[in-house]
Amino acid sequence: MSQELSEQELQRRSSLSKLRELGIEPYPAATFSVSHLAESVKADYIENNHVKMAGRMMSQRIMGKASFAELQDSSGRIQLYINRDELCPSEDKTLYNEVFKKLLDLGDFIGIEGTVFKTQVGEISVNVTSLTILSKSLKPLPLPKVDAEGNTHDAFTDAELRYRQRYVDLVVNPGVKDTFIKRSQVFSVMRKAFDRFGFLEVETPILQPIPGGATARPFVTHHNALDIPLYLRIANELYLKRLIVGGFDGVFEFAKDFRNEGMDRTHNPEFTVMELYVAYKDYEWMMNFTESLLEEIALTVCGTTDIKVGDQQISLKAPFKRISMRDAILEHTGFDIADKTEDQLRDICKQLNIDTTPEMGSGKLIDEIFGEKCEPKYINPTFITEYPIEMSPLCKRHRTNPALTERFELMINGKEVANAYSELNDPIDQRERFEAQLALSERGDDEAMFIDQDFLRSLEYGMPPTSGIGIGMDRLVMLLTDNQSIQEVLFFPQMRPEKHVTLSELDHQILNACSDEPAPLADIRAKIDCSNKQWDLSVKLLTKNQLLKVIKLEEALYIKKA
RNA sequence: GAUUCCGUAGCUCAGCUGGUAGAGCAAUACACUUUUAAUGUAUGGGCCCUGGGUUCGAAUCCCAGCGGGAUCACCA
Repeated sequence: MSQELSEQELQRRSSLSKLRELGIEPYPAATFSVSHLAESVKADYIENNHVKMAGRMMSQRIMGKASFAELQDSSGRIQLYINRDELCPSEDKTLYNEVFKKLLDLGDFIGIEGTVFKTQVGEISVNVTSLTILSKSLKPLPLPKVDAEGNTHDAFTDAELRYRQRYVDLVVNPGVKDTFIKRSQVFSVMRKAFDRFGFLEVETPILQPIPGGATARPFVTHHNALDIPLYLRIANELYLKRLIVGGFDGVFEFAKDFRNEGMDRTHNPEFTVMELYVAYKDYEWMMNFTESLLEEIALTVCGTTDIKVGDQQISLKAPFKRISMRDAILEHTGFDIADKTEDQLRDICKQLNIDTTPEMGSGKLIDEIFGEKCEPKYINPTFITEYPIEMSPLCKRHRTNPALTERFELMINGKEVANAYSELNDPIDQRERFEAQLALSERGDDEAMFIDQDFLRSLEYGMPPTSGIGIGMDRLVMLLTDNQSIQEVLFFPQMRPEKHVTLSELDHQILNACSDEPAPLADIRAKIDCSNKQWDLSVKLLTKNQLLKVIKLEEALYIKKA
């Protein structure tokens, strides 16, 4: 595969071969032992300390016989001072004059050795006595510059390019790295917390014969050997509960789930959920557990429970507010949804200007009212409790009111961050709930649940009272890193594939040999040195992409540019 | 899926009611031994997203397509 190279890329390739001519390997194999990172050198300043560092050269200021450059490693940047006569004490000044000044480009990986000092302006720098090229960069990085007031110029901001080439984004935009470091910290705080409680981290199938545990459109694939359809999981809930049946007291999984639905600022086709199930607990316990967990996460990751999200100031200090769904709707709409029939609820929706469809059951209608009128209002963390039974098919009936369930969702910044139940462990009730879902789906609700017979069988053997929770990790990270878009917290968000025709060297040769006037195909073929197979492949590709046209005139074939 | 905005140099962007392409940074060359958005002088660099149309003439106007952003709908 070859493509047109820009002038800058050609120059870098020529520097590459000049380095080799000087006997310098631009991609050396040997270990380069690093003694210090940029941040640590700056944080613990020791005059004249000898250091060995490695990273990308991100800027270069050449001033004759001395120069400054910036080295960027995984921790940050540090300034290098390169003095010709200190780098090259002997008569041979090639390393400075040729290699450093001419053949090094911004973005190249270099290793240096030198001593730490402060410049006249007070910047901690390394006086370089030894310079090694570790890897040459052949494409120029987009290089933002920061001025004295801290304004960034020419920042690499194009969202498409940033997501498609995250590796460049990470090199060039320091905030991006921080987001992902925090993401990793969130996971690690949670793991440590669960570990303290003795919960077991488990893995359950991603390929499932029945996509259960949630309501969503799944991705389907096919298993050849078994000749059956398999679904990428939309949730792992039913498998984790089987493990509780099996006798584990606490199990959790950081799970990638997959849903074949729309993509936008808050939805990616694959996303990460942490699900936790704890035996002998109820949803009240889970609320207490959740608020202290979130508080701990905020303190560790952000250093405070007061976080800024967009224009909002949010406090993640426990305890969080708790309100039942009925009271929430009463508070924000004035309507009491208790003991209302489906028709009465439909009427309330009408009065509130909420669109409804005939397929919606009462659970869905209440969900609409809440989602429309209440959900966006809960900026500070709030547990919404006591969901109607119709919208919670896996959740235990409320201990005092059988029309409700022992469920809560945690709302932060007007969005759902967690969803938890006292899990339904009555196998007969569970079967009935699945059947009710089936009835809904026959009514036209295409996201009602499938019935997982094996899961029901497991419940029939007996599952202890259990509380479970699912936390949307991507959205949690969005909150904690103040990002508005899920794409900003995923290294490689889903994108439409890049579509481009890449022409090989041979394709170009053939294309160049042809003109706008039809020429005998055999003549062109004779000019090109390649196998018949290669020729055939190239010409097919070129005609398919409408770059060439093959014409049949009387018995002979002619070829021309399209 | 709907609406809307955007696509010009490696990057960030100008380019008016159509007249053959501009800046800053980056690059190249030269000068310069503590600079820091280093500086000074000079130079090179463009399928103006793709394909049609209107026109003597299109980066510019029209249509279609591709890619992306935002909003809405569905969903977490």
